[in-house]
Amino acid sequence: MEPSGYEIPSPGRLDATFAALADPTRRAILARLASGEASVSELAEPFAMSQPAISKHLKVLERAGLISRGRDAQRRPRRLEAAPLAEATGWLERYRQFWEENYQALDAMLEDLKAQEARPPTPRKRKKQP
Amino acid sequence: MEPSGYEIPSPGRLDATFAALADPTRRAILARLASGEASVSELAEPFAMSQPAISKHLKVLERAGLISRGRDAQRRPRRLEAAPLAEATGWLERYRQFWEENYQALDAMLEDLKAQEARPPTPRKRKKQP
DNA sequence: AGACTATATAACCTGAAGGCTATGGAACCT
DNA sequence: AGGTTCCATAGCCTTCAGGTTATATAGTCT
Repeated sequence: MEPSGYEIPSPGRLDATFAALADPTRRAILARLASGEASVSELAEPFAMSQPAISKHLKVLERAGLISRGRDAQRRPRRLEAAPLAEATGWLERYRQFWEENYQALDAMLEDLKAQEARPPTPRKRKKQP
Repeated sequence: MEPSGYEIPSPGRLDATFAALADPTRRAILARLASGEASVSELAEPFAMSQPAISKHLKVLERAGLISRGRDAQRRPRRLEAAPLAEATGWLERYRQFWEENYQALDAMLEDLKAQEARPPTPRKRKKQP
């Protein structure tokens, strides 16, 4: 069996995935790869950075499982492997409800504000919990 | 206006967010905070780590905008601020198509993730003795 | 005032991240 | 064979991340 690329998610892989995504160069590389395979030099071209630096970034992405290496003559084209992105998304999904609630709360707050603009001001007091 | 700590999303904030999420201790802290406010000592309790280490982690999370600090007597309870998580999710959304086509195993994967991240992280590497 | 609790800060250490230059090695083209 | 292109690796340097212990600060309770 070939690189269908599925690996059992380990806690360490989430670490590696998020760490890989923490660098803007690497995120840009992934964005580029989202529109298709690309060779190392193609990937390096947009950046004001040496080729070995790009190779290092690619190694980070590869060790996180986010990309894989093909071969085409001297080229070693990289391809996007999205499984770790799925895991990261999965982790974040647990919070989606949370911030969606928050935005609902924000909406409600704005509603209240709007409503109160038309009304006599209510003096506020900050209170403590018993 | 001071509350809610909302900041305009900048590229640098994505850096900070993903970097913050790259540490299992910090992810566990966020998971804990998802079920409500908690004091520093409460947050520190599950980990085999000194209190200052936790404070450092909290500072990282705070600078990424992922948590905010309240006050209750001597306590400085932390609260989850999910806006950066929304931004991170937003970034990842662009890749959803890449993995959604492929897998029905996704559900199982997410199940596993949920189970694994529910526990406190495995203790960090202990290299050498002084 | 003085003790106790909760958290923050300082100083330090180790290792790794991310950049560089220089070099190596494979595959292609005359 | 010899030159060229594409990429990887090695060695070096500097900065930062994540931990430690020790100490400082702030609020609470006698």
